[in-house]
Amino acid sequence: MSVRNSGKSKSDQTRARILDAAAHVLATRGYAATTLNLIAERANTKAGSIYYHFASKDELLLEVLEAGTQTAHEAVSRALGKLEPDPDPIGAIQAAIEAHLVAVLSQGPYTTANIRSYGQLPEHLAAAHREVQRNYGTTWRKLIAAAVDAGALRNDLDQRTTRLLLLGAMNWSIEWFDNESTLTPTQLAAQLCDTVINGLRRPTD
Amino acid sequence: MSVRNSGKSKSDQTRARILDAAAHVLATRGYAATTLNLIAERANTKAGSIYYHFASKDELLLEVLEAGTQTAHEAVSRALGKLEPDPDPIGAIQAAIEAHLVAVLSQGPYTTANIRSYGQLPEHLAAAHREVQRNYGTTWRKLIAAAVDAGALRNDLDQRTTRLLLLGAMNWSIEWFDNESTLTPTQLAAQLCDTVINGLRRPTD
DNA sequence: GTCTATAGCGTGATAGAC
DNA sequence: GTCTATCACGCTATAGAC
Repeated sequence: MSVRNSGKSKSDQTRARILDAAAHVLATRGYAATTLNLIAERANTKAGSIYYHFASKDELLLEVLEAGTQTAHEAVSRALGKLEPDPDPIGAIQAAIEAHLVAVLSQGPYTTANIRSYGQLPEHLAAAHREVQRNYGTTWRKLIAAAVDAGALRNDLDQRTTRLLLLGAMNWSIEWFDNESTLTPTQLAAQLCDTVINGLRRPTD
Repeated sequence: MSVRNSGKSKSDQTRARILDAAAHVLATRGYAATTLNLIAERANTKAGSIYYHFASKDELLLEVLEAGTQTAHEAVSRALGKLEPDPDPIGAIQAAIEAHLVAVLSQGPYTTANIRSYGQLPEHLAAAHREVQRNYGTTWRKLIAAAVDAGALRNDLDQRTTRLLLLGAMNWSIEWFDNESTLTPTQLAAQLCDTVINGLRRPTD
């Protein structure tokens, strides 16, 4: 292999195909019903061949889960990095919501696999995945705390509850959002921000 | 069996035990990994015996799913029925949110099975379950439309999106709500209502 | 009503051919 | 690198004893 080969050996390509296939099967069938035969069929290979690239089924699925969380985390970090220094804390939350929703709704099955199998992972896999998840959660924890501390958001509500309700509203969108429809992830983000920041109540005139 | 025996024959009791066990397994393992052996073990019977009470695995699981949706639907209808005639439309939404959250968080595994397997059902089961689900969705559609029409809620937001974001925030709570903690479902409902109606933004003084 | 036994097939993982 | 063959085991569903 030449030095400049964009790092895509034949092995790397097969590995990537197996990961993509595993993400799809995990998202549509759930952890316990994801089989190596189904993954292999989708990746155009055989179940036995997967063991050349991954030590076990769990190691393969853990890599899928980490990739899903990392995808969302990096998208949010990138969006926040593009803001001016010392940004408006509400604007930062809006940017994070849009980045998370775009990642979840249009970055393929990795994020869906994460969300759908969240509550169904066996303890050893959940434990292995927890650190990556907690890191991402901390990003949101800081965003909300910063906005409250700056006086932009109310300080009379439990911040953990706020964060988890917000993530719930976003994550559940994988179950109803239609990529073919006229509503884009960006528009959905705009309505969610508007709702959660300003509220649904009609202003008294 | 005497006429007055509270309708609980031995057969009915076994049937109920099997349904409870199936709801638990479906919630923790997902549709495709739910096996009759696991259900039978939990219900203190044998896999073969399940076929005396249910025609097939799918028929059993469909009954679990319908029961879950009906539980939430009836809880919300009951809560709305207790309100005065011609109720405040925002108060009606608050009552529905509390009833839905209490049902989802403390009525056992039936609602959890619904939420967790929502996106992983094979098409024939999803289709069979769709009418019950749509009926429940209509309850929420009407609640939101009534509040907008009465001028209590803003009319510049897409109502379908509002409804689905709200249901998402509620449904995802099964993944993080801790029944042992000091936060009760009622308190969670109060914060969700406050957030979604009034918004998180700090009022300008 | 509940059981056991059985049918045919699919499972994760490994060994070894090529 | 990828394949086929194989292991012991678990799956849904049915048949028939009790």
